Amino acid sequence: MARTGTQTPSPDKREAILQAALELFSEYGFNGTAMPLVSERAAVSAGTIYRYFESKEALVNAVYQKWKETMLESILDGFPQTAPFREQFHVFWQRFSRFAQDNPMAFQFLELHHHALYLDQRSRDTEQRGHRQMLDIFAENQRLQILKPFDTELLVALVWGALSGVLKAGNKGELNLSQELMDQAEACCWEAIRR
Amino acid sequence: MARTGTQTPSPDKREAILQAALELFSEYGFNGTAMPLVSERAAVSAGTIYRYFESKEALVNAVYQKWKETMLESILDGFPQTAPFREQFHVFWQRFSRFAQDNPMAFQFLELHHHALYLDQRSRDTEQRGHRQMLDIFAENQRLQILKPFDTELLVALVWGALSGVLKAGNKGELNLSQELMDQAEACCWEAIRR
Amino acid sequence: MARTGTQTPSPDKREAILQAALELFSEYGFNGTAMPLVSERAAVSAGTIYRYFESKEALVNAVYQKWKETMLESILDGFPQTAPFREQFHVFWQRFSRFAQDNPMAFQFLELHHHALYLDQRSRDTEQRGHRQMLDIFAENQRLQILKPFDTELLVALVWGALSGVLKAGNKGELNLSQELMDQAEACCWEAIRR
Amino acid sequence: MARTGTQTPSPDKREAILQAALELFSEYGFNGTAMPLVSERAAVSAGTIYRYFESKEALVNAVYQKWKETMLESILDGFPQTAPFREQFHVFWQRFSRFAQDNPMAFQFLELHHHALYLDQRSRDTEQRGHRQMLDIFAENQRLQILKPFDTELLVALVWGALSGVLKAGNKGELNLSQELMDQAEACCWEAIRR
DNA sequence: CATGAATGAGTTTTCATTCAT
DNA sequence: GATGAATGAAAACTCATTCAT
Repeated sequence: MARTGTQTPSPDKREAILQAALELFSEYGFNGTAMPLVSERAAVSAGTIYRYFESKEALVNAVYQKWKETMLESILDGFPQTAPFREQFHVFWQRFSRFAQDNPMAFQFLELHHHALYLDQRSRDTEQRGHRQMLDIFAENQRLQILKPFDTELLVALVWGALSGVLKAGNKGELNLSQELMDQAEACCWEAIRR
Repeated sequence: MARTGTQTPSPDKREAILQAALELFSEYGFNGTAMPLVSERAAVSAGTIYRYFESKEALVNAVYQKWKETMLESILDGFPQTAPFREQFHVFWQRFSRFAQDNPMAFQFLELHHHALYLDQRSRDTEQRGHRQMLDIFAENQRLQILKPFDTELLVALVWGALSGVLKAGNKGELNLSQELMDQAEACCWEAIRR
Repeated sequence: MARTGTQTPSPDKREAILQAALELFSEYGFNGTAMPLVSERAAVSAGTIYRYFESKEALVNAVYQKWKETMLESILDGFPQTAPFREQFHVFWQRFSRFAQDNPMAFQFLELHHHALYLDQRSRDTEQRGHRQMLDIFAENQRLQILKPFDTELLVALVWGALSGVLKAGNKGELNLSQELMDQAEACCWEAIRR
Repeated sequence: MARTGTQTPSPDKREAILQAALELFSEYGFNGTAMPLVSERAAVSAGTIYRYFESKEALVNAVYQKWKETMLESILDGFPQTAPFREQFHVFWQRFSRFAQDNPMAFQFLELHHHALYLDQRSRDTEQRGHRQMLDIFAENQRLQILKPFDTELLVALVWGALSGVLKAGNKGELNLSQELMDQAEACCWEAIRR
């Protein structure tokens, strides 16, 4: 029987704090968000946050790592490693889009904090890991003469930037991110990088 | 009689403040930058800032408008309105790249503050104006069947996102933004949108 | 049936708390010691302390009274009431020294908290009682023309101060409190007060 | 013309803060004193203290150094270096007593914070310097066979302890520190250490 | 006009104490 | 009785802004 309000540190409370922090940091930024606001939104007292996170910095890093890892997993879990690249590209595009649409605040939070000075080594490593995954796949398919023979970093930057741009436009309401539109966007991007 | 340091506000001081603010806001963000730091970097007293700008918000908006307008001008001044779109695209790509490379802090500042809550109506309008310019040109060339017949906003978002992505990667040092590389990037993006 | 950990408050726990409090208060002072630290050091929960002591103040007073009384007892129990004063002085000196060396933390705690504002009436009374004992013996021996005919409080203050000074220097490591050295110190002090 | 309320950091304000801190720290201790209390007593705002002192620790160290140095000076300035030791001892005793009676709060503050964990190296050095001065003079006069041939630290500890004890008793009101009484105390202490 | 010391409300963080389990 | 998570008032400290000089 699941129990609530027990004596052990409650995962629920930890989650509530992470969720409140995500919402506020993604909207107002790290320095623009006061801790009492976080505690109020999480429906806990100010002091309680510090039972779960050592400091405000520790909190923002926990949020970052949680969502960066969730994003990576939701893209990479069961990724068709051996499929033709065009199909891999489609899967990547679809999953990334889905993640950003299912978790618009997490997507905005990650975009906003990508290279913030208060991210710790672990957060930076998580970020690096995802980046490297993309680089490796792209490089392999350049060797196979499927992708243009330019600097791999360039192709990744183009795709990541284009996709982010589309998703941000969607979040802002400038664009209706229908399946059809995302398919069109994918087609455009594919043209950009394919040999 | 030449007059220096007289009763009237000095444009030099105003510029020094705007420059200091640009440097600090682009690195630490708006809420992460203390006003005394700005005044120190600008080599003026704390009080002096308030003779030129009503508040911290007014200052960040002044920085935003100054650089957004500078960017628009440096792209649009003498823009080849009647040239074929492929050439217009090339000019746009070149000028945008040049601006971002000549003013990396301004580019980073604009990216970081694009949709901040403390931007006022005037800042938003300036932002809108630039966006609309692009939309209009793209829409026109869709009619001419030169660009893909998708949502115009999509094409703009793709190009803007891709270009920003490449320039950010350059700023981060992941990419060496040589002329050759920027030409390759342009080629990729052209493929993405051309019919 | 042997009963451990039953319903009644455990003297062991009470002792553990008093000991932890002694250690921490003597090192960091009253206001410099957090209650959770005390509970951790005593290996009980934070709430448990409050079953044994009403408040932090009640705790520090309990520590004070316990050790002040222990000190008095260890000096006065079986004190040679009828012996010549020189011998009484020797016994006092020996026993005080022994107590301070056997219980360095208690000695430091008592010195540190002697006149703290948070000591209650009972603590002050205990303090007074010890002081009066010394005064009475000293006064009696002034009448007998064994001690100098100065203000009795002066003689007590001199001896108590000198002895404390020596013991503190020992605690700090500036002085090696050998039996020989303590004998020398005693000889000095005797010279100071004897007629 | 002496000017008040000028634009440069005011020595008056700095002094007011040091004085307020001295009063409160000597009565309630370091951890027992809240910064807003200090600012209120000094008649400045909470933030102003931090223009003059980096932190609460920096403040307590400034108070410590100021008064330790003042005490050393008031004892050592024009000290009769070449006079016979008995006279030197008299001068020391007189000046120390005078300092403690003229500055009872400073005396109590110094006694209370002698070996606090938050004292920095500079404070410890100042403390050491005074201690060493006494050791040197005492050692010299042991060589001259004027003082007892015991551990020099012992003699210093005895004298310092005895004198402190008397002065504390005076502060507490247990003893009326008349000139006559201080002379008697000095005579006692001299007996304690002279050969 | 320019200054920068001063302000005090607001920030992050701590901790004595409580109370549901 | 014992626990320790939770509380929230209060602590140390920061900073946008003002104003006497």
